[in-house]
Amino acid sequence: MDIQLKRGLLDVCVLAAIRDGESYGYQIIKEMKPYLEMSESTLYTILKRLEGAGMLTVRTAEHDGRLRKYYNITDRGRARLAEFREEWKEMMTVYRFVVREENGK
Amino acid sequence: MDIQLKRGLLDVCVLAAIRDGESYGYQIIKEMKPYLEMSESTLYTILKRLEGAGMLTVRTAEHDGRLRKYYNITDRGRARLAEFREEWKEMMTVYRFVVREENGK
DNA sequence: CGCAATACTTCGTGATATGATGTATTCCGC
DNA sequence: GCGGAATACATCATATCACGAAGTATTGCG
Repeated sequence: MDIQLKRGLLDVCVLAAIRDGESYGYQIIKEMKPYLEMSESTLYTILKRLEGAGMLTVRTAEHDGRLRKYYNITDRGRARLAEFREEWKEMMTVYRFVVREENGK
Repeated sequence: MDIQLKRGLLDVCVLAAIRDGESYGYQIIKEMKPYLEMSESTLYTILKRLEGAGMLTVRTAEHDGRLRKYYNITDRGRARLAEFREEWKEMMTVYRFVVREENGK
C-alpha cells in the first residue's frame, strides 16, 4: 500500500491492537500483519509516541527470561479511536470526490 | 483532519481536480477547499512532484496579464487514480479492523 | 490610493516511516 | 551441543513531505 495512505492508519491500528487487553511489541506486529505491515523500528517509534501522548501505558515484566513491555490503552487512547471514526467520515467525503465518475462507475 | 490521514489523499485529490480538464493552482485550491484544505506551498510542491512523476503536464499561458500554469492529467495520472481505488479497498479492510467492536457497534 | 484577490515561488522546519545494525535470550532440528 | 531461526527491544541516520512565512507581481474595486 502507498506509504502516505498508510500513515494515517498506523497509530490507530496500534491502538486498536491493544484495545481488548494488553499486548507487547512483537505480538502487535504479528496481529496487525494481515491488515497492515510495519517494521519493528516503526512500531517501537509509534509506541513511544503514543505513550508520550498519554494514549497508552507501559509496564515491564519478565517472561521466560526475556523482558517484555506490556502496553495498555488509556481513556485518551480510546478517545483517539472514537475521534478516528469521525475523521473517517471526512475521509469518505474526500474519497467520493476522488473516485467520482472514474471510468463510468 | 489529522495530517497523517490527509497525506494519502492529497496527491490523488489534486489529480482528481484536473481529471475533467486542465486547471491551474489557484483554481485547484478553490475547487478542493470543500473537501480538503491545503496551503499554497503544499499544492505547488505536490504539482511539482506529480509533474516529476509524469502524472501531469504543464503549459504556461498568459491570462489577463498574469502568467498561469495550466496542468493536464496524463495516462499515468489516471492510472494512479485507478490504483488508488484498489488501495482504498485495502484501506477499508484496515478501517474495519480499527473500528471493530468499538463501543458495542 | 490602498487593500483584497489572484498567481506562483522559495526557504526552513518539524514530523515521521524505515532500513540497518546491535544486543540478548530461547527454542528446535540435526 | 551447535547453529540458526524466532523472540524482543533499541538506536541512528536518512529521505520524504506538509506547512508557515515571506516574497514578487498583477488586477480589480471602493
